[in-house]
Amino acid sequence: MRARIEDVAQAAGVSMTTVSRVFNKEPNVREKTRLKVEAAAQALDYRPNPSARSLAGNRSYLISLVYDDPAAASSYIMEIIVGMLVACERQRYSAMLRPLEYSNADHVRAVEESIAQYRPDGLILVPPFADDLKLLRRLDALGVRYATISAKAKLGHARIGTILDERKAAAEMIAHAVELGHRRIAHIAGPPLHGGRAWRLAGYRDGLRRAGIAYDAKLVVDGGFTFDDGVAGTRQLLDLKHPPTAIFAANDDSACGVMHEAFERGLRVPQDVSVFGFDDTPASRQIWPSLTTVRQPCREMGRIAAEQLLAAIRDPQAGALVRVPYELMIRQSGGPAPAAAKRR
Amino acid sequence: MRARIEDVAQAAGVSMTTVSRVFNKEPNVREKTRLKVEAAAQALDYRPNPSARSLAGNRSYLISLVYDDPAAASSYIMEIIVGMLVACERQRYSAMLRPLEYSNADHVRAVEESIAQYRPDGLILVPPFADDLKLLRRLDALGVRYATISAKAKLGHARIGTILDERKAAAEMIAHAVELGHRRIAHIAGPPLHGGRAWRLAGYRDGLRRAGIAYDAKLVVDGGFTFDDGVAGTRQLLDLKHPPTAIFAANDDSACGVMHEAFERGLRVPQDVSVFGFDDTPASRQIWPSLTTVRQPCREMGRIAAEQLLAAIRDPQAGALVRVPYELMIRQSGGPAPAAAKRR
DNA sequence: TTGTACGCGTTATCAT
DNA sequence: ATGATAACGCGTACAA
Repeated sequence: MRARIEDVAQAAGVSMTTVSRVFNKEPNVREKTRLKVEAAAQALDYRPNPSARSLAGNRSYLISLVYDDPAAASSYIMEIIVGMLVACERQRYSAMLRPLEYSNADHVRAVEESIAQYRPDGLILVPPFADDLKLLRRLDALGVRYATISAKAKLGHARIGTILDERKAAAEMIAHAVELGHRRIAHIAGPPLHGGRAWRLAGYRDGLRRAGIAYDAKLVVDGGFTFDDGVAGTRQLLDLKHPPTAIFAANDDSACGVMHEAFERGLRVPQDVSVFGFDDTPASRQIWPSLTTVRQPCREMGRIAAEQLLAAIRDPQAGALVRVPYELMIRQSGGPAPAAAKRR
Repeated sequence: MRARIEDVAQAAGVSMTTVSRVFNKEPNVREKTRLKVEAAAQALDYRPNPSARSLAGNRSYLISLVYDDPAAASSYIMEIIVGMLVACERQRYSAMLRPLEYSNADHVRAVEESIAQYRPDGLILVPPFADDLKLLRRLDALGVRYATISAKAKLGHARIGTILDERKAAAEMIAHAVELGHRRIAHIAGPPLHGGRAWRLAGYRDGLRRAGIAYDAKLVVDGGFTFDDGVAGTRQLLDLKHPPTAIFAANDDSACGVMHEAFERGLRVPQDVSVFGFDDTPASRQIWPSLTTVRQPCREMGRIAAEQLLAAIRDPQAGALVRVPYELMIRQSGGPAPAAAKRR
């Protein structure tokens, strides 16, 4: 049978309480005592029993990642998970995944249900959950701690998590397109409920304004974050009387759709039309031509969000909203604007 | 405070034991009693405390997915996770993720460490872990239950999990290429340790044999499952005096690399060279031209592996190795062999 | 700084 | 078919 705390206490010649103190890094333990305990624990290969710990401590030592199910297989989520796992491991926490269907009307109940069953000590929310005021308010009311990733909502006593200046990133992307000589730059916007939509759209407009290019509503189409949204948006845009020479998609999946539709029409990228994305998914490096896009440090975002959440769990005063850096990844899908278009 | 089993017992006018029996679907409970208990539980919104359950039951109600970290963001793993979660939820189990670096010499210890810490009731292993005899033997010795996905190894008292006839699938892919008129068909093989490498390579040879095409060692290059492996392999193949007219990559990531390198050289796909993959990742639909490949039902595989594992946990006699179907996804990356090549 | 003793909520054992 | 009670292994008041 496995060593218990009692065995360690006996071997070290101290009480169970002292062993507990050592393992939980509590103060008021003499260095010498601690070393004794650690040696005994090592010798017995002792590991605290997580269930017993939870039961006695009235905590689950568990945090839960809530994300939208259709996006369940996106590399965005996967990277966040990996980062989250890193943070959890370091602090003897576990991570749990809750892919829920956001489109279900009762997704708030689904989250509550999940909390009731598994009793996580905290939640990490990504969009669109991170932007759902009804959900956030409910969590606040329930006293459930949470961290958000890329949330537009400004709710909660202590708003914690990570954020990235998507607006500035988008503006920079447009500046890059302008530098390449583009004037007719279109945007396929993200889904209505994501903060990302508003930020990237605002950044797009910022970029145009700074370049002295008038905003043309015809060049902005509603879209989403999927490949098909990119295809549909591109159809609209390329059917225009004066089609754009560059298309900035709301994210990489959508940008792949843009390229797909462009190719379907026999256009070349970037010679005939330049394409820009957002996210830097693995696919953005693998497609041809490789996609110029904005990198979000998803793994770091997951790790940081978890760290801030765990800090807040330990101490309600702790935890912050951490801004993480983006990076423009200049690849091959963006090229000089076609001469013909320039002359128009 | 939350309702405990005692509260439910009192409300229903029965003992705690009976409530426990009802919740665990044990026999020897009168229908009438069960209904009483269920009504009381419903009224009190009672949820069993997982920690208490684990502690008293000496089980963690937790299964762990072990996979290679570099592949952490692959859609293959993501889909498996989703399937696994579905199975767990249905049986009141939790799922935990263990991305470990297989290339680390002590990955067996890393697995043991993870088991010691979190005490999962079972493991799900994917390649290359599923093929690691040393690991499997160690787990057998420790009495740890596990299910494998796509393992070539035939170990364990009760070998359980899922398997797919990759060899037959690969042969079918080659048959498809032959139908398109290809005779010089190359293969970029998978990484040495994966069962997938051997199966897909064997299927490739089967396919050639059936078409009466002599095996040419020059047309088979060592590779791996990454984009870069595809690029490197394609360089070798296209530098050949008699380059192939079709390239069958070990998987989709690698196939993307093949296409990338072909485009770099100014070749057209599929007019100049046809490309075939394996896995049906999301990217295979998004790239241009879309990739002809073999679909593996990863989500189902994850679900089934978890189900078999849970069955085996409950009853050591239970659990089986379930064969799942593949599907040829004919898309645009495969086309008729170039006339010039045919004449050679 | 260290130790004693109780309680966390459930399952398992053994009666009845 | 149902119930009483002792574990399960740890955290935490409280005492020393």
